[in-house]
Amino acid sequence: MQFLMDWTLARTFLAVADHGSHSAAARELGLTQPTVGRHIRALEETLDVTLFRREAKGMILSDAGAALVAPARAMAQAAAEMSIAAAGKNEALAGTVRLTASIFMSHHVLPEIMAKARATYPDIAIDLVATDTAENLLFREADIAIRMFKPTQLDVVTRHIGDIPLGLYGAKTYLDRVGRDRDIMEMDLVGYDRNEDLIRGFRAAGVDASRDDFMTRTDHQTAFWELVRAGCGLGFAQRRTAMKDPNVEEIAIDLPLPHLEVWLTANEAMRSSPRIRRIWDLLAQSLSDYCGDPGSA
Amino acid sequence: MQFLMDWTLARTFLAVADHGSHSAAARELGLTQPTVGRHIRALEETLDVTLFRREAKGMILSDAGAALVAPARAMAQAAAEMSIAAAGKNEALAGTVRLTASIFMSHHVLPEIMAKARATYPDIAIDLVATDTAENLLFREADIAIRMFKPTQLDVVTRHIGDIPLGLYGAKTYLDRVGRDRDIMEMDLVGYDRNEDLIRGFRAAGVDASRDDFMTRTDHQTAFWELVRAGCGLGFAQRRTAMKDPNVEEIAIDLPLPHLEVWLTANEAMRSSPRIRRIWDLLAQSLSDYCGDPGSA
DNA sequence: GATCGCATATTCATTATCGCATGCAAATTG
DNA sequence: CAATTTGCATGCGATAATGAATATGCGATC
Repeated sequence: MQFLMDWTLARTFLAVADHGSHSAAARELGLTQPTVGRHIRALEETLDVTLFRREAKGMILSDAGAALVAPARAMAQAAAEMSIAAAGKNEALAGTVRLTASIFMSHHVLPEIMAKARATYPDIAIDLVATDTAENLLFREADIAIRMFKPTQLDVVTRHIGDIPLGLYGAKTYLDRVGRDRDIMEMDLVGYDRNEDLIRGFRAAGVDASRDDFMTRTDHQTAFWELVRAGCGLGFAQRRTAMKDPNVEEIAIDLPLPHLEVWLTANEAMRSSPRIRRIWDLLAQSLSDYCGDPGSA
Repeated sequence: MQFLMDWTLARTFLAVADHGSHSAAARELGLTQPTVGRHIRALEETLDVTLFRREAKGMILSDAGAALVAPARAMAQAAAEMSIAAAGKNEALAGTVRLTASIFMSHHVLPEIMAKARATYPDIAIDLVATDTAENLLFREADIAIRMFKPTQLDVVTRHIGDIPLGLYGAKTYLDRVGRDRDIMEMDLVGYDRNEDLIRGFRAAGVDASRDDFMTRTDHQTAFWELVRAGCGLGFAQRRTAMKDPNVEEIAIDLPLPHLEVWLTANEAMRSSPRIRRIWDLLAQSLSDYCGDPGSA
């Protein structure tokens, strides 16, 4: 009487259902395509149901398979809760803290803070996940996330650390070339590609702008800054970071520039973990310091 | 960054938490004790938490481990729902139906019905789980359960098939020995050991009885009947079964004897499985026939 | 106080599983 | 229409997990 299935099979089943093919699921799970295929076949034999229709484009769920997605996802949710509960109950000060932040923050702000953390708590390792796509704290893709917007997920504790002041900057080489006394809209601007934050910001300030006003565009934040430094045009940046760069000058404008909100978030269960709590406190302090008005250059 | 745990480890963790020792969990899961021990150690290393305190009597949960029981149980629940959904979606008429019933029913009533089922549906195999401890349909320990009481679990469909009339019987050899015209309370009675149904039944009928009034006792229903047949004393039995036994005679008494309720139950999801539905219908018909008043011997 | 019972840890041979390489089919692309 | 890409199935060698047997530790019992 072995109707009990291997729970690992459920995990790969969910991955295949979500990603649409054995290969994609294998990449996700860190397995190989033959293994995933064997798992699915084993599950189909155990449950005695056909889970997928094999089509050229990949695997698509059968009716029977579709009915199993919901409970499989519930298993995944419960498994994630187990991990989170375990991490929260882990009283050891040694261990790893997973941190996620935007690419720009990871590049320009966090290294210094992480160095301080390493010096203060030598036994705590820190994983930094630099990504501009929001990771899900509910599934413990990270222990602490630094966000530039108010987090919306439930079950997370959040704290508004402060606001980062922005400024408009241009490379000295660029300003030397085009002159410093021209109207801003006549100068080249570095903008975003798909991200429309900048355009919205201009319009909110009463300036009509469109994507075509930006001659150089990228969505990658650190590359954006390097474009400005290299003299592709003017660009907005965090004042604190820009101030430290001798290659750029701040352009005074009378428009009220928006701020960048800084939020710290973690899963509820994390509050009880001393190690994560300490990194949280250190981040809160350091980022708060960073957020303060840096004054004028 | 592999904080994802092997879901199988959660399964053995739950089994150990529930059963209190590696060995017991191994028996439950169909594994061996060393494997269970390795699983627990692997889980502890993956989550970096101490789950159990090793004591001489077995493993007892640590605080951290206790916090993981709830999500692990949620995983088990979801896994069970997967199995149930799969079984419900299984359109094949061939396959296995798991049936659970009391030991007495399994011994005296069901063989005949199962023979009919086998003849009617040769492609449907039937697993009969004979137990007097109620199995949990929510976890698909069975597809269909025959119960002698109104089921209380949620998410199950139930149907009251009928009532089985009881009678008081004694072996002819016994009655020959002690005579047939004596008061019942002066004769030997076969009773239950821990089960108090009989005593409650007597008291409800206004007859004061205690455990000591039964000189021969067992909780095992088929053994109970064999004791009556062997002449250990009088005992209550289902009339339909007792009538077919030439070794016993019914004892007429003026007490109103209680009936034995017969309920058929299955999981909600099972209704859509043709194979389980057919066995259900066959059981409902056959048991209903069995419940009817058999008349007098 | 020695022994028995029950439970976990350990060792080693065996088995099952996994990953790599390959083959093959279908759809897309030039 | 051929070439390329994408994805599943299969065979085989390597590896990791499993099971049987055994040793060991801790209470309870007589």
